[in-house]
Parts: sequence; C-alpha cells; structure tokens
Amino acid sequence: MSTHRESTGAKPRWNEREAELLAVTLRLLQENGYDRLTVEAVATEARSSKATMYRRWPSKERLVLAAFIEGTNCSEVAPRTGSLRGDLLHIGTVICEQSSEHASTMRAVLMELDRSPELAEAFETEFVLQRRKVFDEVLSAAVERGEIDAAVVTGELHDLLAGYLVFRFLVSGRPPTKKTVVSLVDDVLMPSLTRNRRS
Amino acid sequence: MSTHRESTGAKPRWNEREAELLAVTLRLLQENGYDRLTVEAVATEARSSKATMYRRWPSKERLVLAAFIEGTNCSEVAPRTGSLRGDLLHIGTVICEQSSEHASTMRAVLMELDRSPELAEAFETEFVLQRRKVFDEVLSAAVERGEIDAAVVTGELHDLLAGYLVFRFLVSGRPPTKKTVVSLVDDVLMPSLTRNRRS
Amino acid sequence: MSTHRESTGAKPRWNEREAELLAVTLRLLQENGYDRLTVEAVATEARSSKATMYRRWPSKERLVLAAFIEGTNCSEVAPRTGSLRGDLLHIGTVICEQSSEHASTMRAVLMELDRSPELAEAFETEFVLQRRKVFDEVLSAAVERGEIDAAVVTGELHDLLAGYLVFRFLVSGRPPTKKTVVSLVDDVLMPSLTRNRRS
Amino acid sequence: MSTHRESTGAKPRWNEREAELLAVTLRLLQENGYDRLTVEAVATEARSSKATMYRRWPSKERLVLAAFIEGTNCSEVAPRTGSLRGDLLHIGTVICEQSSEHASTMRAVLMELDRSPELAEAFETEFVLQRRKVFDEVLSAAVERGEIDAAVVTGELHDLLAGYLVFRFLVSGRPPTKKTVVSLVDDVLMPSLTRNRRS
DNA sequence: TCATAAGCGAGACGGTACGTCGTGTCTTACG
DNA sequence: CGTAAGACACGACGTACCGTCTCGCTTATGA
Repeated sequence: MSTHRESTGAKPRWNEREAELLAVTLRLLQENGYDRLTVEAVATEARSSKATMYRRWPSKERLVLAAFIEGTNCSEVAPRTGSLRGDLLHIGTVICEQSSEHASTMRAVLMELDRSPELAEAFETEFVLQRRKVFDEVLSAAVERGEIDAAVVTGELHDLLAGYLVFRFLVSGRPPTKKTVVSLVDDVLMPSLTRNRRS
Repeated sequence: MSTHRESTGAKPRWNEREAELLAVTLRLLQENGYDRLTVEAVATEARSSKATMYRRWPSKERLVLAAFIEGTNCSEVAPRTGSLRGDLLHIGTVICEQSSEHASTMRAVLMELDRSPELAEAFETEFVLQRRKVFDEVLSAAVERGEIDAAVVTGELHDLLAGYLVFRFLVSGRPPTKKTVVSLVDDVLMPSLTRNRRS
Repeated sequence: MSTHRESTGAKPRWNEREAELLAVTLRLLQENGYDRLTVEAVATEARSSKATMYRRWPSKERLVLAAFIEGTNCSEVAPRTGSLRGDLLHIGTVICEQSSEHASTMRAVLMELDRSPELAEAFETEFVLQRRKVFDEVLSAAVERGEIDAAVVTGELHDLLAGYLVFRFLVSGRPPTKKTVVSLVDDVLMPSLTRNRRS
Repeated sequence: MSTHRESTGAKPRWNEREAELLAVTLRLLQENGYDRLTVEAVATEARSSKATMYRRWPSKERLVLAAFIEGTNCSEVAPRTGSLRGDLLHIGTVICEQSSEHASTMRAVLMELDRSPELAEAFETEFVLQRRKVFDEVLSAAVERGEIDAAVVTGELHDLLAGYLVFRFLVSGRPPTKKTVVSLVDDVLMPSLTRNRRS
C-alpha cells in the first residue's frame, strides 16, 4: 500500500542544491545581518554564481524570505503535556528558543513585508499561520478536556502570546526568559482563559 | 571630532534646523520606504547638503532612527478617564493610531537595531520606555483608586499590550481594530488585573 | 584583486572599448581642463559607468595619464627629408603642433607625476623616450651621411629641443612659432652639431 | 638724505602675517604636493582660519601662486665672473638648485596657468621675466666685453636654457646635474653664441 | 574710561566630485 | 542546456575639500 513517494507531505519545495543555497544564505544572514549580506557572498560561499541565485529567487529580498521560512520550518506537532498550562508553557518556550536564533533575520524579513503584499501573504501563510495552528490545537484540546469554555477562545490570544515574544525579542532589547514566560502564562493567559470560573 | 550628540541626554535635543531635516526625512520615509529613501534626497528637499546631514547623523541608519523617534514623540501625559478600563482602551487606541502611520518606518527602524547595541539602547530608552511610563502611570492610578491590587502589576503587562499591537501591525498582515482592542482589554488585560477578586 | 594592467608591457595595450573610454576622456579633458573633468561625465558620455572606469584605472589621475599617453601616441617613424636640418625642422614642427593640442592636458599630467614614481616612470617610458627615439634616429642618419661627427651627438640635444618647446608652451605664455623653431635650429642646434667644422 | 622707508625697494607686497601664511603654504606644498594641500590645513597650521586666507587670496590657486612666487623670489643680481662662460654656468647652477626645491610646486603652478590669463601673466611677469633679466644682463656684458657679437643675441637662448632645465626637472625624471649643465654650456650655448667666429 | 567698530579664530554650511560597493542583467566558456 | 565566472549599467553611500557665511571675541580707536 506504500507509494514510492519519499515524503508523503507537501511537494519538496526546494531541491537539494537550492536548500543548500538557502542554508548558506541563512547562515550568512545570522552572521552578518541583512544588509551586510550580499548575494555575491552567498554565491561564492556556496561555489555558485549570482546568475544561479537570481534564476531561482528574483531578488535579494525574496532570497532572504525563502531562507528564513526554510530555516524556521517548525514541523513538530502540537505538544501534548496533558494540561493547558503545560502546553502553553511548552509553546512559549519553543517559540522563545527559535526566535532567539532568528531575531535579526526576522527583523530583516519584516522590512521586506511592506515591499509587496505578495511577500506579506507568503510570510503570513508560511510562518504565522503555521505557528497559530499549533496554538489552536492546544486550546481545542483544552476545551475537549473541559479545562476551559469554548467561549473564551478568541483569536486574540495567539496574537497576544506571539506578540509578547516578538516584542521582547525584536522591539525591546529584553529577550524573554523562562521566568517571564511562566509569569505570562500564569498571570495573564490562564486567568483570561479561566475567567468566569470558580477556581 | 564631530559632535553627534543625539544621545548625550542634553535637554534641547534638536535645534530648529535639525528638526526640519528630521521632518523631511520622516516624510520621505513614509512616502518611499526605507531603502528608496536617499540621504541626498533629504538634503536636496530640505535645501541642505549631504555634508550637513552627515555632520549630524553619522549614517543613514542613525538619521532614520532619529527621525522616527522625533516623529513619534508622545509627550502627552497619561490619560485620565477615571477608570482603568477606560485608560487602557485609550492607550490601546492611541498606540494603534500612531503605529498605523509609522508601521513601515518602524520596520525599517527595527532592522537597524541589530547594527549596534548603542542604537538598540537608544531606541529602548527613547521609544519603548517613554510609552511604558504612560502605561505604568495608568496602573498606578488604578491601584490608588483601589481598582486593582498592587500585587497584580507586573512588568509583563505593558509588553503584552505593546506586543499585541506590534504583532498585528508589523508581523501579521492584520492591523488591530477598535474591536480587537476592546476584546483584548476586556478578555485579557482586565481579567488578569482583577484576578483573585470577586466581580 | 583588480587587474590594472596599464604598464605590464603586454602588447595589445587597450581593447576597443577601453580606447573609446580614453578617447572620450581626452576630449572632455581638452574641452574642460583637468579639474573640471569628472569621471562621472566620462562614464555618462561613453554610456558607461563609474564602476567600469575605476575597474580599469584606479583613479582619475591614472585615467588622465592613460588618456594622454594614448592620445599623443606618435607611432610615425623618423622623418627622412635627406638633410639634418630638414629633419630637425620637421621634428620641431610636429612636436610643436602636437603640443599645442595637448598643452593643458600635459600640464595636468605633469601634476600627476609627483604622485608616484611609478607614474613618472610610465610617463618617461611611454612619452618622453618614444619621442627621443625619433630624434636619435635623425642624428644617427646624419652621422651616417657624414653631415656631423658622431662625437658631437650628446644626450643633451634632445632635452634641449624638447625643453625649449615645453617651456614656450607650458611655462611662458609664448607658444613657439615656425619662425622661432627655424631660428632655434639654425642658430643653436646646427651650430652646436657642426662645431669644429669649417662651413 | 635717507628716507625713513625701511626698505627702499618695491612696496612690501605682503605684510608680516601674510608672509608667514605664504611660508606655511609653501612648506605644506612641498611636503604634500598641490592637491593634498588644503587651505584648511594651512590655516590650522598657521593658527589662522579659512576666512582669513580667503580674505587675502581669492582661491587656493591664487594662494599657491603667491606662495610660489614669494618662495622663489630671486633678488640676487646678475653674476659677474668676468667671462660669459662663467656667468652662464653660474646661472645654470643657481636655477638648477632653486628648481630642485620647487619642482612639485612648480608643477602645481603650471596647472593653474590655464585657469586664467591673469594668472599666466602674473607668473610670466613675476617669475619668468625676473630670471630672464639676469640672463640678458649677462649677455649684454659679454657683448660689451667683445666676447660675442650683438647679432647672435636672440631671445631664444634664454628660453632654451630655462627650457632645458625645466624639462629635465619637471617632464623627464632626470634632474640636471652639474655635468650636464657644463655640457650644455660648452657644447651648445657657447658654440651658438660664438658661431661665425674663428676660435 | 567706556563704547563701538573692524579684524580675526573658529567652524557650520551648500555644493560637488571622489572612490567604493551592491544589485540585478548580461555574456562567455565549460562540461 | 545549465552553470560558474565575472563584466557591466545603475545608483546610493560616506568622505573630503572648496569657497561662503555667521558667530563671538578681541583689540584699537573715538567720545
């Protein structure tokens, strides 16, 4: 019954060589930041050439966006710690760790977003929604377990958590710590989710 | 050598001419975006010259940062609507409006932040803390009025509100609306601040 | 790094495009003088770009030097009028005419010579020696014809003729005329070369 | 019978301060060459200011010209060795020595000459004619002594000697030596001046 | 003796060119 | 045919210098 497709998921968006080019891009991006990164450097480093790069990605911006999305691909499924609080902490911690690697890259990507709606949509789809899905699954599970009411689940909550982390990482110079994440979950998210309930 | 004061903390931060240059910078920034902005264009527009620009701000990046901070200077005091909820809504709405004007500029500024810790610190001091102060005043007032316990006031709350707005504006393509702000205040912030109380 | 050949001694000194760029340079040089000449103008005029110019010649100075040498390339062989006096007059007249076109360019080139010994050597080799060779051939021919003794041929004579013309053109404001050249040849050079002889 | 004028010669063209500024200019000129010289540097070095410089000399070019003329002021009278040959050798040697100090400055001055006829005329009057006068006096004395015929004295001879020296100094990279000057006088100038005479 | 003006230092300013660098397009030669 | 290599046009960057200008400060004179 098994097909011969090697990976049954989505079509392998980039072939091996392309993935390598993106990997080099991502590395140089983290080492040098967005505008000290040059397409030429990526090509040289990867023993490729500028023409090859531009044949695949029409601009530096698109190259960086692709590298970022590829580099932050979170294919892991939703956590199942058994409790809402545990799941939220897990999510917060994981995003926290991931973001620390990619903070400067993400800043660069953000800049690109107002270049074209197309880019912004790609980012929203590939990056934001992917993470939101995990969050929604956690909340759904909690509802099923009866931990929270379905009514309290609003779209804002994910944006709130994600926004908090983004803010600490990208805007203020104070990256979140395990402690602040715990505080956030216990003092804000949980109270919000369990409001109208008797503790 | 040159005297790029900018962050020496002296009082009259920019003189009249400098403020004018920054205003032109900000305008062109909003019209063209960060990297279609050229220092030469700013100088020409302001009937100045590149040398004059660079005498004051050592790079395009610093110029843009200065223009942004100057352009978003919120000197207004904390709102006094008389209730915590009213104040929070007011803050949310104001930040919301301001950010919508400066979203693309802010993206550009964020990019600059990982160029040097010095820039990041300047941004934190000049921009973030300035807004945080307003927020803290609102909470303090609420404590004084007895609306909330002093114990529930943690540093995370401001980052949460700011982060939410930033996220909606800059990261996801879905700018916040009045409705989402209300939802945020009523469903998240207020429950968190009044937890452990009987409504 | 970059390959500024220019004085490697290889044969085909400049390719077609390079010769064109030098021609434009020389023209603008004569029209505007050295320091009203801009590299950008040369590039624009030649539908090229500054980068292309600087890839070939590392500075404005070197560009001008190259253009001058190329523009004054005297590949013509020594004149053969049959008599020493005729040859000398011919040489004098030709140098005279050439110099009149390039006087201001030559002033500019002279200025560059004390920038580096390398430049000075290039100039000596490419420009001065090239002309001196013609002069020496004329004298040798005269010796062979028995017009003069080999003993009277010293190195000073060429410098004297060249120096006279240079002086009249570049230093004093009185360019030489056909008449002064005749006078020079008849009253100075010929007496010197035929001294110790009975007319 | 003596007046109270301190120096009975021409009016003191520059006052003390101005002479000092010119001296600094000349020194920096010799140290750095024309275009590495900046008016600002002269002012700073002389504890003066650009405004003061420009109040006196309307441009860098004029400043350099003034400094050069001041620095090469040859007020010494014509030599009187008693013989034409001795006088010529003396002149040649002196010019030779002077020029060696000012070669690079003179190159710079030459460049300026085609900026305006006014400059060229000033140079001709202040520099060239001053030296030519000495030369003419020597020839006149020789005529009076009966060493040479008045008929052989043409204007070309001075230009020839000066041109030779200039050429060796400024154009070719081979400065004249005592030996070449002797050779020039004995093999060229003297034969020319004594032509048509029986030795 | 004090005030008012002229000259000076310091240095900011508008302007312009320099020389460098990166992007994105293009051509050439290789495998 | 796709690729590595790299030249090319374009255009912005940040620097340097010119020549003009405005400031205060000092000094030299006139009431």
